[in-house]
Amino acid sequence: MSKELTSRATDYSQWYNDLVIKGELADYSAVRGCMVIKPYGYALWENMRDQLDKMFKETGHVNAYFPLFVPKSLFEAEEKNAEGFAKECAVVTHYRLKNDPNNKGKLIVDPEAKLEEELVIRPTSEAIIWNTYKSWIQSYRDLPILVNQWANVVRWEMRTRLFLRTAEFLWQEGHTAHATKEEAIEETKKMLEVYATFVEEYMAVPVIKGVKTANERFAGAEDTYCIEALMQDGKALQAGTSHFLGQNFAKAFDVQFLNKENKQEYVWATSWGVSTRLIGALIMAHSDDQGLIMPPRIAPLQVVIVPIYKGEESKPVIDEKVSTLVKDLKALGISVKYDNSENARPGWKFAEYELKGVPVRVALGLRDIENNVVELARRDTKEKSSVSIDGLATYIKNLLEEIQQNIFNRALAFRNENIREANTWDEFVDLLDNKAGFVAAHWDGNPETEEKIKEQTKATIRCIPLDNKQESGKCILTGNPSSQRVLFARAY
RNA sequence: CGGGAUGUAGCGUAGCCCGGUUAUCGCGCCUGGUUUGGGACCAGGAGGUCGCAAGUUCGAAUCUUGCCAUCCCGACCA
Repeated sequence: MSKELTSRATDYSQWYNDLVIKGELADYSAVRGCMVIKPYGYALWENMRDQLDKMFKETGHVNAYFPLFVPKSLFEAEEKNAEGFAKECAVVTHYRLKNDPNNKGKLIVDPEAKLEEELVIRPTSEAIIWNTYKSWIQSYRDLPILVNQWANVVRWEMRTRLFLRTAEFLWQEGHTAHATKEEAIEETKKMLEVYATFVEEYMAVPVIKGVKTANERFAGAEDTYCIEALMQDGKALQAGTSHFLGQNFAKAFDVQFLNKENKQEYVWATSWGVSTRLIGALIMAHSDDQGLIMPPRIAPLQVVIVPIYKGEESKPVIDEKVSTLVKDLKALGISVKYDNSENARPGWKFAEYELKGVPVRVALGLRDIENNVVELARRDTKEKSSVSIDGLATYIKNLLEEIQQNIFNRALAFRNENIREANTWDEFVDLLDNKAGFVAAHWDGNPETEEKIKEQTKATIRCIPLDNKQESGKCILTGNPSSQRVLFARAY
C-alpha cells in the first residue's frame, strides 16, 4: 500500500529513512542538511527533554540561555576547541539585505552592512559561556556554577542524516564551574550516570559507559566520558558525552577565583550534552520492519483505541464504553488517543499505529462489549490477546511497564551477544567484517596505532569501559604489551 | 568536499535511448453513497513550471551545459 517500508535486510539506511519520514517524526526541509521535526517527533523529543530536565534539576542544575552568536574573537580563545570546530562553522558576516538594483524583486546582501567582527553561529557554547562566567565568578563562594541550556546548535556537516547528523540540531549542554579538580571530575561522572540512567531506563537502550581515547576526545577536553549504544545493524552510536575540561577554558577566558586561602586559582570545568541524535538511536535500537517501536515511558502516545463499528447503532455503545476507559487511563497518567475517525477502516489504523510504534493498541466492537472484553495488541511482540474490561486501565499500566522492560531486555541481549573478543589481527578483521558489533581487543595505548587500525578497518575505539577488567595481553596490531581490552566498532 | 546513482501530481511510477496532438498508470486527495474484526467498494471530480536555469531546435519530459536536492560509498563528525 501507500506506506510500504523498506525492510532492514533490503537496505538498512533506507529502512531508517522510511521510518523517520513515514512514521512522521521528521521530514526534509528547504534548507540543506536541516530537517523539520514534525509534531509526532517533537512530542517524543519533548518527553525526552522533560525527563532529562527533571533529572538535571534533581542533581542541582538550573537552566539558563546564552546567545546563538559567538563573536569570532571569543570563539578562537580556546585554541583546541576552536580548531576542532572551525571547519564546520556557519558565520554571519552581514546584518542587512537590500533590493537588487539589477534584478527587480530580488535581494542582495548589502555590502555596506558588513559586521566589524564576524559572528560564529554556535557549534557548542563553551566560548560564550566561559566568557560570561568570568563576570560571575570572583570567589570560591560563587562556585560551583551548575548551569544547563536547552538550545539549537549548527555544525556544517558534509554529509547529513535525519536525526543522526543534521546541520542544525537541538540539544542540551551543561556547563559547570568548580573550585577543585576532584569536584569537576565527580560532576563529569555524575552526569554520565544521569545520561546512562536516562537512556537505559527511559529509552530502553542499553549503553556502555566509558572514556574516550585522546584521538576521539572532545576538542578542548582533558577527558571525554561517553555512553555508547549498539544499533541493530551492528554499528555503534555515541549517545551522549560528558567532558572534564580541566582548566583549559578558565585559562583561555581568564576565569579565576579567590580560594579560602586568599589565593587566585583557575576554575575547573565540565560540559556535557545529548542531542536529538538520541532519537536516531531509539529508532535503530528497537524498531522493526513494520515500523517504529516506542518505549512506553517516553512514547508520544502510549495507548491507541480503535473502535470496530458495525452499523450506526453500534457507535454510541462503543463510544460510551471507550469514554470510561479513556478516563480511567488518563487517571493513571497514561496518554491515550481514541481514534474514531471514520475516514480510515480498522485495518488501516492498525497498520498506521504499528508504523508509529504506539506501544499498546486496544480494539473493541459490539462483540467484545457483549463479552466484556477488548482486544489488546502490544507493539513490541505483536501479540494480541483478549482482556477483560474490568480493571483494564491497571492491566494496561502494568503491560506498559512490561513492554518497557521487554524491549530493553531484547536490546540488551542483542548488545551482549555482539560484544566479542579478538586476540589476533585476523580474528579482529573477521569479526568486524562478518559479525559487526563491538570487538574487545588489546591495544597498546598509542594514538598512532589507533589511527592505523582505523585506516585499515574503519573501526574506531568507541571507549575504554569504566571499571574495565585489567588483563595483560598484546596489542592486536603491534603486538606491544597492553593492560586491558578496549572496545572497537564501526560507528555512526 | 571526491566517486557513483537518482530526480515526472502528496507518494510510487510509464514515457527519455530514437524530440512532434491534451504526459501513463496505481495509491492518496475532494464530493455523494454503501461500509468497518488487518491497509474497503461504487460513481463522479480536482490535482503537473516533467528538480531549477540557460542553450540547441519550427517544436524539449526527451538532446547539451551549469546548478540544486536526495540516496549509496569515501573523508569529517554528536
